[in-house]
Amino acid sequence: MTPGERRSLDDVETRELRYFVAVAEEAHVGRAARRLGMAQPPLSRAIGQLERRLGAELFVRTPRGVTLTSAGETLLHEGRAALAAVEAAERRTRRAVAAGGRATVVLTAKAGASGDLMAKLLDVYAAEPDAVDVEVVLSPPGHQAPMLRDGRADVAILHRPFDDTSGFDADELGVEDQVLVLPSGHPSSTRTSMTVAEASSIPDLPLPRWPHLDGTYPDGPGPELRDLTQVLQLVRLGRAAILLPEVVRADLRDGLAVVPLSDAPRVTTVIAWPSHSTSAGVAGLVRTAARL
Amino acid sequence: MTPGERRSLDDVETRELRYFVAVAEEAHVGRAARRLGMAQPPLSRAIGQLERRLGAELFVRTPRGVTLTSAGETLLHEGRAALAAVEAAERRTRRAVAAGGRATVVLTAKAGASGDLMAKLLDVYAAEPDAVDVEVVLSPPGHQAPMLRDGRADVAILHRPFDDTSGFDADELGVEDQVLVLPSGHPSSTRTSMTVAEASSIPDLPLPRWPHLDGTYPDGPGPELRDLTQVLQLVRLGRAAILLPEVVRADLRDGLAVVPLSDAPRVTTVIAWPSHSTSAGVAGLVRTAARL
DNA sequence: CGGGCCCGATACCGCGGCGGTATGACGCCA
DNA sequence: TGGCGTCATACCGCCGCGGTATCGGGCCCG
Repeated sequence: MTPGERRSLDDVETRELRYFVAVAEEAHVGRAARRLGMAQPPLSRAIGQLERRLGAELFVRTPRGVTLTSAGETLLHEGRAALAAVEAAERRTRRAVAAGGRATVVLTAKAGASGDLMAKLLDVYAAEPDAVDVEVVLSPPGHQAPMLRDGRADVAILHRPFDDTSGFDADELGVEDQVLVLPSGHPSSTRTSMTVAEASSIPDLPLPRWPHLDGTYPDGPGPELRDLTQVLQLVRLGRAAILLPEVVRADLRDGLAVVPLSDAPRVTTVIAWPSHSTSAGVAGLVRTAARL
Repeated sequence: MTPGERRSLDDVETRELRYFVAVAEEAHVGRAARRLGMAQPPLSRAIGQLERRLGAELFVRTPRGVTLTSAGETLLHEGRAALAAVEAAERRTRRAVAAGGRATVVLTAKAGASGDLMAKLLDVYAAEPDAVDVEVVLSPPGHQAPMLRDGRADVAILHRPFDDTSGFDADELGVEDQVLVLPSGHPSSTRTSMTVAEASSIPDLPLPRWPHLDGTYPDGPGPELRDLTQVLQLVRLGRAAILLPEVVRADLRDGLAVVPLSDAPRVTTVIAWPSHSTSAGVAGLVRTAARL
């Protein structure tokens, strides 16, 4: 092969995918370029090359920016998954060496949830003969699945139906009903049962809003909150009510009452891991969890 | 940003992953370089750069070639998955445009299996009001899951426990027992039941060997075969016996007999798709399949 | 209806990194 | 100890990336 000769050009590089995703998300080449820390023309050119290489129009150019074609929608969806997989490879390799040859596993869970379960799991697992180090990462609701996908974590405690476990293997750890938590003095607090519709429409007790994955909040009444302790404090102050799995009963202090809900979906706690995982640590944790 | 300034260097490019995987698979830099169609030194350098970037020793250099470290094992595993995801993005985008904006879906199944089921599925689905074009790709046993992973197919008919469905979403389509197919004149052909152990040890009727995914054959007695018709012909000739799901009864012609097996694992036919799929065609096919 | 504005696309340039060849360092074996 | 086979290093040439300057073309507004 002479120096001038190059490889066949139809393999997509991750750089190109990152550029494409940025442009797709911004719907604007200039803004995407700023976000990427580069000038606009090379980005335009890179997108053009990608389009020629794939033989696809990915964007329609409009006077206000760009919008995705249907092929572009496909590439955005698949490309994000591919980038997450590349990042996962990178991160898990870095972690493998950081552990200095000794195996390690990163477990992630919703902050403030399943506390007892986690404590017990970690205790029992640590007593196993072949246990490896477990790093626990607590993060906001909904962040566990992405972390599993991009390699920041190896195994997660998730809660169906709130978390999406598709694409992972998962074992069920338990199922529980949800209850409404409200201030103990409130007139509704003496009821023995309630529907979700009723719970949502208690006039002076709005259900708080939780942030979406991107950090924005859904529209509607009720306070905006990020944290379980915050919520419970607000409930105690008589400013809100909230639906929670019934384990919280154990953590409740004075000033809070609980009403069972007749029609709320049951919550399943699961332990989930990437289905291609080969980590002995993950396998051990899962085995331990199944015995709890 | 001045011209000389470059992006942060810690994102791994797919080219580097391909190089790494080639070296890991060959366990030899020179051979890998030949396979990649390039010279050995730049490949050595690329691997060195990747190692420095990840802060990991990926290979130990030996006088006979290279072998993977444990960090290298991790990267090989994760990197293959990442490369498959990138290829999937590329292929599905190309297919999206090849269809000229009209949606299409690629269905793959084992050649020669589930014929009736597939025919019925395609017929019923084609009658749906919002049906899209379905391209059927028949391929050797075990190739369906990789095709789903790297984007050559969008949905597959698989058979548990033979196929690994982990990482996919799947709906069960049916469960059936396995039977032993043997020449009709054979002494054992009059038995009403048999165990797998008995079936494997009929002296003059060895069970044929099927190729592994890489095309090699397991060790042992019995003929090497790739194709169901081949097998059945061989059975009819009195040279082999074979375990098959009992639907094959329908396809059997003269000269073949069937004995139920008491302890063979039941075979579950499933329809499977990548869990992040958003294709309307896949959804429609799955919905149709569930109603069969 | 023409001028300014805001898009993305094109033209052109400089340099860094990739891939090339030649050669070195080093363990193994005869 | 010389030869072989391995990977690493040294050095070079060119392509492609990213840079700046500019163009083409809708859109809005006076």
